[in-house]
Amino acid sequence: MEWTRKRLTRVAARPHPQAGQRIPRAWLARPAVQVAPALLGARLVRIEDDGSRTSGIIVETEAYGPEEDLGCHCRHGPTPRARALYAPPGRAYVYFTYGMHWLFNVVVAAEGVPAAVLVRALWPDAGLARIAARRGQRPPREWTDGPAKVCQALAIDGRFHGVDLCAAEARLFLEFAWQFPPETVTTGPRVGLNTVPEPWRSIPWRWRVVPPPR
DNA sequence: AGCACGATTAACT
DNA sequence: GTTAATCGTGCTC
Repeated sequence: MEWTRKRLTRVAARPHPQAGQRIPRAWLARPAVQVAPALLGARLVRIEDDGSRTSGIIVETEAYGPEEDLGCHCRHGPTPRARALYAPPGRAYVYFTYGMHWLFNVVVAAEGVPAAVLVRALWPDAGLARIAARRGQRPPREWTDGPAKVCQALAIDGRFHGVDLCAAEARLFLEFAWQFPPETVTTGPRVGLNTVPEPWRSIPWRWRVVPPPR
């Protein structure tokens, strides 16, 4: 996509040494605070029913977990919903919120350790006609600039909850693609944790790629 | 059984 | 800046 290509140039993104290779499970077997920033520049790929690809470059993430993180769904232990957070790394944690939106996470850290990375934004990469159709008549910059918008654009819903993103036959997976210079990555508090106690409400566990001012 | 609230978005004023 | 939409989740009674 032209818009994405320009943005990649503007932030001086460099091809990842393993660009095009699937992200292995072992790479995800680390704490969420390590995996979340490392996932910036990775490609999230959805294989459609007709075999075509819809994808985007991850440009915003948040870290959740482990147990002591009162901003994480694991705060009440392995409840029916949160049990997926305790799964082996590489599974999808997809949940429904506000009565209408799906949010997509990658389960990380060792099995039994509740942790995940929320994918909050992408730069559209492939399958643009499908993304445009799913996101309506909106400017491209608003296609995938929020966690529920990402799920709309790639048609990710509860059917993907718990699936193994590292399986060879996966219809949803991650691959290495780009690397962003550190000065283009900003951090800040996680979004939307309005009733979460400190320090969890303000801890800077959100990472975002921001083009420099001209 | 009832309740408060949510890792949000789009459409308002 | 404010607010409706809309229902699953987990807590309290």
